Amino acid sequence: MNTASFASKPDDRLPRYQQLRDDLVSRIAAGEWAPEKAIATEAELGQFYNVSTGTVRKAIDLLVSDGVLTRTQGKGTFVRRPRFDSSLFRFFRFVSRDGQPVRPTARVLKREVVKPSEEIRIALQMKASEKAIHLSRVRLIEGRTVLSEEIWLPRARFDVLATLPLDQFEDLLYPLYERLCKQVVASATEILRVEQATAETASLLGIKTGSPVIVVHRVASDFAGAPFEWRSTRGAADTFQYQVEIR
Amino acid sequence: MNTASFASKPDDRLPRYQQLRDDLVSRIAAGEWAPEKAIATEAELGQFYNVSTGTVRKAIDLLVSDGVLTRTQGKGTFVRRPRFDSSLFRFFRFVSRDGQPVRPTARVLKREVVKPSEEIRIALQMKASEKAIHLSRVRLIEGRTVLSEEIWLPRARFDVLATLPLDQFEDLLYPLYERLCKQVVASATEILRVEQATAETASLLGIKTGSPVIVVHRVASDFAGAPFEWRSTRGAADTFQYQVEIR
DNA sequence: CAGTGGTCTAGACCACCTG
DNA sequence: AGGTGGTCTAGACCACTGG
Repeated sequence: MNTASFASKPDDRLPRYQQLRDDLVSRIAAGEWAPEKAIATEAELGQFYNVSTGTVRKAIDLLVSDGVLTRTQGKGTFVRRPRFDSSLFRFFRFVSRDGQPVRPTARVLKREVVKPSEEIRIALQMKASEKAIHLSRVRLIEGRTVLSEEIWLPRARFDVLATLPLDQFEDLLYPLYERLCKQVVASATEILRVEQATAETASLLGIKTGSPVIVVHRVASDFAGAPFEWRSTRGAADTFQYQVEIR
Repeated sequence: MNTASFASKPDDRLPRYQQLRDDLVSRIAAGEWAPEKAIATEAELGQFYNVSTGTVRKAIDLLVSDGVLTRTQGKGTFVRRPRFDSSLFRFFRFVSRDGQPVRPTARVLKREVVKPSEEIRIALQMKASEKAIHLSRVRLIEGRTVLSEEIWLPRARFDVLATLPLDQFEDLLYPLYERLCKQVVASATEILRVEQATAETASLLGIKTGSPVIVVHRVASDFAGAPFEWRSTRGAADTFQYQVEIR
């Protein structure tokens, strides 16, 4: 394989399809192919890297199973944009009065630019001096608050959001991040825990103090694996359900 | 591909590697290769089914990613036995007084042979007349009850357990199922919810009535996908944590 | 050493999509 | 019709395991 084709020198001890996979990831992270755009065809990649199409397919297979790419027969191979809209439905089941699933609307209650706690600073790999944007918002269904969210963003990447009028924040933040700040969420890690509602959370969510609350901590990262959003979401435990398959 | 090689007639509209995959699953389900025993080599399978080794590899790839098989270079391809021992650690973090992770011991409190509820009967695909074995047991760490479990088994498959002395039940039931009843767990589905402790659960777990409790409902199935164990596990929510990666 | 799975090639033909 | 990914072949050689 022609080493000169690679963005950075690959580790020759790895199989070619792994080296190829890594190079494709770095090209995607560099923005060479935008989300939902087709990447080079398998034949082109095989020629470019001087490997057979079978090897190209194996590299792409890995990225498809990682959720980075999707293939469509006859059309091409595409950079996948994760569908985080529905990510809450992974944990919470929200239905309107008539039983239809609904996506909650959002309202930002507070925004401040402050030094983050040490926990959040480390999770976001921020320098000690760097400030963060802190958003507090609620999510509502038919006027009723169902979720309470705390969001932390490194100021350096999200400067625009430090001054954006609060009423211009949308229900979904990730499209906003992409449009205004050129930040695309590629993956996330979530941790679930159960708490008993504090007086403050209870009054926000309209539940009794001490009743169970699900807390989802999420760290979202870009295609290069660098974390850039820290978020905690709290909701009443009775709207919660999660399903896992084990093998 | 030689159709006569197949246990049941495969669907010719499917790719060969899919047909092959399905036939391997049915041979595993039929017990042709025991758990932790090597299956036929790739070359043998290619000859037997009259396909190339690349196609055999693709079929095996699918089963490996399904968790049914594992491959070891130089040794062979093996039927995988899921490690359910640690399945509780997926949700609950148990540590002993000195901070080491521990596996709780178990004690069966009650056993009865009764007609199951409609919910459980349907989940286990049992006939209306069939009876079930119901076990109530607790799991303990250093003498303290940390989990409370209700287990339902179809009597037909688990007759031996209807009369086994209660003190001969072991901490882990799945090895017992396999040894005494020839039932091997191949996969399971688990659903998590949060409840507030009833007085009974609270006294079992040594927590306050109304404090949050995690409930894990599990349906375990054999290699053929037939469910044969229904189980619910309750534990205090403060021992709970779960982590997910999203892409 | 022989036997296993792991990597890789250089094609072929098929199924699907778009213009 | 031309281009894409999907399936499949019939090998080759390598890396690892065990006797």
